[in-house]
Amino acid sequence: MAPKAKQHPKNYEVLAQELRSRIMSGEFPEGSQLPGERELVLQTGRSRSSVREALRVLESEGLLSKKTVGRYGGSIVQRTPDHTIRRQLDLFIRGRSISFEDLLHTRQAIEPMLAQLAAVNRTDEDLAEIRRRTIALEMAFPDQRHLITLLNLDWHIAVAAASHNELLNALMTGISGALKHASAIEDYGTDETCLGVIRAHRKILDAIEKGDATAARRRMERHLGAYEKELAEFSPPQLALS
Amino acid sequence: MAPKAKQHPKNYEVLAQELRSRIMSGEFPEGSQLPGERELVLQTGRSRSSVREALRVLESEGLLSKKTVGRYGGSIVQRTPDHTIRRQLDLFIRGRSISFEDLLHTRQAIEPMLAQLAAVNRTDEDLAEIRRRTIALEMAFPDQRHLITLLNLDWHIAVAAASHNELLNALMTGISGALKHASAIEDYGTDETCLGVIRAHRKILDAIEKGDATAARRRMERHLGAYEKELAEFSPPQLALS
DNA sequence: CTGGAGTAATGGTCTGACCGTTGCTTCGTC
DNA sequence: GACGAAGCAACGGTCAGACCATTACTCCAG
Repeated sequence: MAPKAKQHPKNYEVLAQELRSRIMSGEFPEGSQLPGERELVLQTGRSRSSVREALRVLESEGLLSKKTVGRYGGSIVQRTPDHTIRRQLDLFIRGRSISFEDLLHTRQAIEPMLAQLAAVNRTDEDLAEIRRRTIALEMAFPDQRHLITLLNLDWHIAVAAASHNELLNALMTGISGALKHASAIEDYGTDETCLGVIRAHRKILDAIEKGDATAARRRMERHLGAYEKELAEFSPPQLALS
Repeated sequence: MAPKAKQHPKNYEVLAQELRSRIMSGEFPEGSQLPGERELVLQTGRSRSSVREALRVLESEGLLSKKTVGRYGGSIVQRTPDHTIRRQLDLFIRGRSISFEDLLHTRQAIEPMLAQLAAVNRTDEDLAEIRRRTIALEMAFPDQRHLITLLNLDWHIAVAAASHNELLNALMTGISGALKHASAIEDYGTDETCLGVIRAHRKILDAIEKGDATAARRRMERHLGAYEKELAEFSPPQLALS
């Protein structure tokens, strides 16, 4: 006798996978509109609840967005937007209670590459943006210490954007949320620390401006290395991430 | 008069956010069980459809999994599992048609760090696993060329696991799916290329075994650099990702 | 030709029902 | 008292049908 391998595949999962395939296959290219929910009910023979739950899954995966309700509204196929991967990374980091050390190592892995790529791929607008962030941080220095953490992060995100590597950029912005939480704990060290950060940013900016990829990379490595050393001196190992 | 800022927040989104907060706040710790759907209906005043759609979103985000159906079944809070972030990354890479070059740069960013961490954090089991993968690749060499791409990737994934950095490891395994697709296109170069890969793997393994983080990192950098050079010589720039 | 009313189809929501599954409960038997 | 089998209640999954506000097209009056 068969071992009862029924395993009841759930309707909404089957539907979700089917729609995913149809989208990936190109049947519904980016920007096109999916059939309405009632139409999908007719096509698939499932109930509207199941169809809706399947669509909800695809929406939360970032493959779909819901257009305006009302006549001719519907589900639009889209490229996975940045904020989807960003939220997933945030949930992952917070849910798994990733240690600050692991987070820092991840930064040390990707940010030097981002700086290197930024030196090569940056546009003039990118450069102007990084310069704005650099100045904003410098202006905040002695008087608005509480802003420094955020402005610092903004600067790093601007560099990531200038790399024009969508994947690395998404990863960087993804972990920046967790970084923000984690950094909020420590108030930004001494004046010396701040000045060191400002000087490092200025030097990296110079390298990116000149298109010197090697220097940009090396200086970013050093910048993050210094940051790590600072932390090692001042803070105890355990840093809860909210 | 108010500018009609109605903006109809959707019920299931509100519910999803509410449940997300309650989970994150620790009201429902990992492994605990959420109230049943009918109970949530009573608590929130929304309909069961809305509750179910909210739960579906949270499930697709990896925060929940559905226990067995039947009495005392329900939604279990869990840590975001690896496969969730992996699928999101895969959707992102394929949906955005990330170029092979960008993918390679991402590898070059994170893999040297993975090797470095592996040299420090590896357990004996990790080392044994990497060694197994190394040998498997070497055995496949002249006769089973078609397997080499996959075995090669397995080796890299084993190194990532040995790093014991959950985040970087998840990112590596996440992009490995796309890497698999992309690598399937090119058949694995010449004998010379294969031998070069084998030699590089062996040397990185040695460094990890000895706990020499600097060497592991540098050799991984060189290994990937050589791979990039190979590609630049042989293949035209445009490499479609499925 | 233009503009405003009408209209039809959309996604969102709700209600109420039924199903198979599952694990506790209870009761009968030894 | 111990043990096993039948009963039962609650769960998630699914379905049908309804109503709503919203929306963009349609069409006719001016």
